[in-house]
Amino acid sequence: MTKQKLLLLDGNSLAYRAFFALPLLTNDSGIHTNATYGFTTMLQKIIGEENPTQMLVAFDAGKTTFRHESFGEYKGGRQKTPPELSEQFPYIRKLIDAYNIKRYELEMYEADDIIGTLAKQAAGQGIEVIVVSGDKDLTQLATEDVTVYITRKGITDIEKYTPAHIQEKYGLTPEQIIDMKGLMGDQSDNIPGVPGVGEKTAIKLLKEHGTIEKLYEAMDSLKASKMKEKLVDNEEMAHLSKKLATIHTDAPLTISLDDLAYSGPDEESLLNVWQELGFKSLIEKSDFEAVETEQAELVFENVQSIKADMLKDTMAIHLELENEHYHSCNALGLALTDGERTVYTAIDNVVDNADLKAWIQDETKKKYMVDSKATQAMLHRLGIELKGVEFDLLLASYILKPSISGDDVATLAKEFGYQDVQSNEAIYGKGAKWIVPGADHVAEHVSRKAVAVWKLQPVLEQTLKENEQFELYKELELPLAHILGKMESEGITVNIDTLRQMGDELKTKLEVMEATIYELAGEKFNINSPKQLGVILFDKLGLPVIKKTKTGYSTAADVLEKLQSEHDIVKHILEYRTLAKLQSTYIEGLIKEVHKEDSKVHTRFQQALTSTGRLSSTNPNLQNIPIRLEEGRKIRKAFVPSKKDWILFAADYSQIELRVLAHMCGDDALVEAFQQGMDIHTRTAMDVFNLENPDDVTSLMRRTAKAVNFGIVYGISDYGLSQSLDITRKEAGIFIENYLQSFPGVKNYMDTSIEEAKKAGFVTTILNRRRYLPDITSSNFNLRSFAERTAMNTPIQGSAADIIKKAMIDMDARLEQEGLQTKLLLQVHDELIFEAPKEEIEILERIVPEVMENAIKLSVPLKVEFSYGPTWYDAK
DNA sequence: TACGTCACG
DNA sequence: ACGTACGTGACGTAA
Repeated sequence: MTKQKLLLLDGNSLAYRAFFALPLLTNDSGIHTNATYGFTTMLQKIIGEENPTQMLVAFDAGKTTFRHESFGEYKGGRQKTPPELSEQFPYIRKLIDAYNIKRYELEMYEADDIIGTLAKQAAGQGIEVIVVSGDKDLTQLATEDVTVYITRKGITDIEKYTPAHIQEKYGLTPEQIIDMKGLMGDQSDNIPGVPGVGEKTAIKLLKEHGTIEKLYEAMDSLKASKMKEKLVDNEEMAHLSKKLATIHTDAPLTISLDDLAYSGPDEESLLNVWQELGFKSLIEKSDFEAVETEQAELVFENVQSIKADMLKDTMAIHLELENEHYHSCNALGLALTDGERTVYTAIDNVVDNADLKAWIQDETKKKYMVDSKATQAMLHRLGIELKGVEFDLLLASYILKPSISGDDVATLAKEFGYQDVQSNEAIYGKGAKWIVPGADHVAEHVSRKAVAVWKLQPVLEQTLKENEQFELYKELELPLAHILGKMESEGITVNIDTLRQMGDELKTKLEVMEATIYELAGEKFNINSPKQLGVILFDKLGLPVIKKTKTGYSTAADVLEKLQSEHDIVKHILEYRTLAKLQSTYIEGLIKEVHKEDSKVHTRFQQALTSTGRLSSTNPNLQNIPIRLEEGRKIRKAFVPSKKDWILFAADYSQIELRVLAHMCGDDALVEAFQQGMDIHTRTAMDVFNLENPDDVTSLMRRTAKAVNFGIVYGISDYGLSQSLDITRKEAGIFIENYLQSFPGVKNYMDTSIEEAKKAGFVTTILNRRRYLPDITSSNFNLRSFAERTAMNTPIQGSAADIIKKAMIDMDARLEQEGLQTKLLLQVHDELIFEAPKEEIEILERIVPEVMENAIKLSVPLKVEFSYGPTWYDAK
């Protein structure tokens, strides 16, 4: 067996050292990271160099120690720990835990004593000991078996104190370090020592007499001097100081050396903490990803053909795709498992296998899988209609842990404690290096995924039931996945010619505007570069700087709007920006997404992404097609029905979020306003401006009230409202105060939401969707405030999302039940877009509002408005 | 790949 | 005093 080596770290001292050695770094979420970063680099270095078999980080516990009993002023007059450092300690503990290093603190004792005690114990057993600290006091522990590392200047630069080194440096033994400190004192610990005795004098005295005790024994023989006087006068202090400086090597520890075994970090957790802290360089440098984790052996068969006898009533199935673009990419293969037998077959053996196809299409054959929507869409392209989805790991994970990012089976599985599946990146590589490995590797990888799904199904369903979220998962998200899959596969037709024509017109306009802008600027530059634009506007033309970004001048629209009167160029730039956006994103970008075969775009609705429960839409994003400005709105003319004599039919909830708020907070005035069908912004204006008559509400008042209502939904702050209305913070504050006084139920809701989040750690929506808010108790103002606003907003936005999802399921059933040809194509958060034959308009006008308004019963009515026309533009 | 910007609800 | 509205995705630039 190799020799054991124990590393003992002084947590507090090293954290302080790191904090003061590095500039005050901040990560994206506003947490300071200089101490955590320094601590980490120090750990990385020392572990790498020393390769310890045992490790421990000791911390000081509490404020008082046994040392205070003998000397009340011990460590008195010390500056309070800076809050920028205090906030980093929880993360340092997290880091240590992720490294799988034992940490320890003991009531009444300091880290020094813990280290001293363990060092002595270990040395007694012949273990090599290394002590690491930023505090030179620890050098007293040095022996032949114990080396003390003290950080110098930075945190990774280290001075190694052996007895020989101490002899060389001071001419003293390690034990004499205590005497030295007894004589000279220690300012940082408020140990007095003997006044007037510094390092030099102390060393001289000790070289002569050995110890403080012997020094005083010999005092009579010393010739009279100022020094002697001081020594005599302060004899008691000298002895006390020595006592205080002595590290105890017999602290009553509740741990033993056996508890300190170190065998390397938990790479997953460590990466997570690094991610959280934003240590990108460390993540990149780490070779964790490449480390082949030991995985249990898997028995599977790579078969030419999946035979009928392999197809059971309930199985996990995994269809492996090349990438996430399942409307256009290839499938690689398919694995099935029933927990006993696992089979894989390449994709070429799937399509023509009638038994397999029938089994997939058989609703009574229950399938467990991950991402049923992607699977359904890909199989649909292969001419197979997936039925009987019983479990979807992606959706179950999303309900249980909405914060998990990514849809890799390995990531999901690990979150729930299952390790025996590799990440896609490990198998295929990523980016330009992506490559399909040999068939056997793919077969095993895909088989492992199927097995992972099989194993995780009972675990996740059980947890969902315990959380009372099973219904949300099984009755809402799972059936919704099927509907979204159909919507995506159906796609929406885009008239490319319309887009091209608009693009041509835009191109001409943009060229003219470009020329005008260059002229006004007096030179050519890249208008699309905020950096170059900033130079022109603020340096060359000398416009006043209203706002800055972290990289330079802000040239955002709200800033430019305020500068319009300063220079003609500004309005041209604003106009240019608007058109350039249309051109690049909505003309060129959209054209790229149109499928040649059917002239349609097939977006992907991300169903397991947002933290509120909303959907998102990608490739292309059809949830942000312009509407507010007429120029942009025209883009919608390119979205048309897929058949002649069909129309697009759009239905949207009116004020759904405020209605949800009214329902949840039960505020009498708000509920009444909706029950009476009042214009809610006008009603709000009456309350905020203390008016009796709706006719007294001016359009400015209504606009203001509308902004206040938005603010309420977002988790109000006076600053936010002042920005959106361009008024002072104080004025905004008065509006908010008036509002909350008029609607006390809302105020109560806001307070209760935050309280609940603090108590339970999460907030919930109407259908029991959760959002966890760990930052709600953070000592960091920014993080905490953000969590508080989220606590107010998420139940509102999330419940609205629940409602429309339920409406989609009901609507799908109703269309089926009525035997209609109408198809649901898009969802845009509070609206549904259908395409329908003209003959069905009349019935849609009746059933769409009915179904949507009754999706979930609230204490206030839901209101749906609709319209239709030959293009999306006309459905207004 | 990060940032600023801007489109939507 | 702190620095912000909530939730998204796509683009071009610049590193």
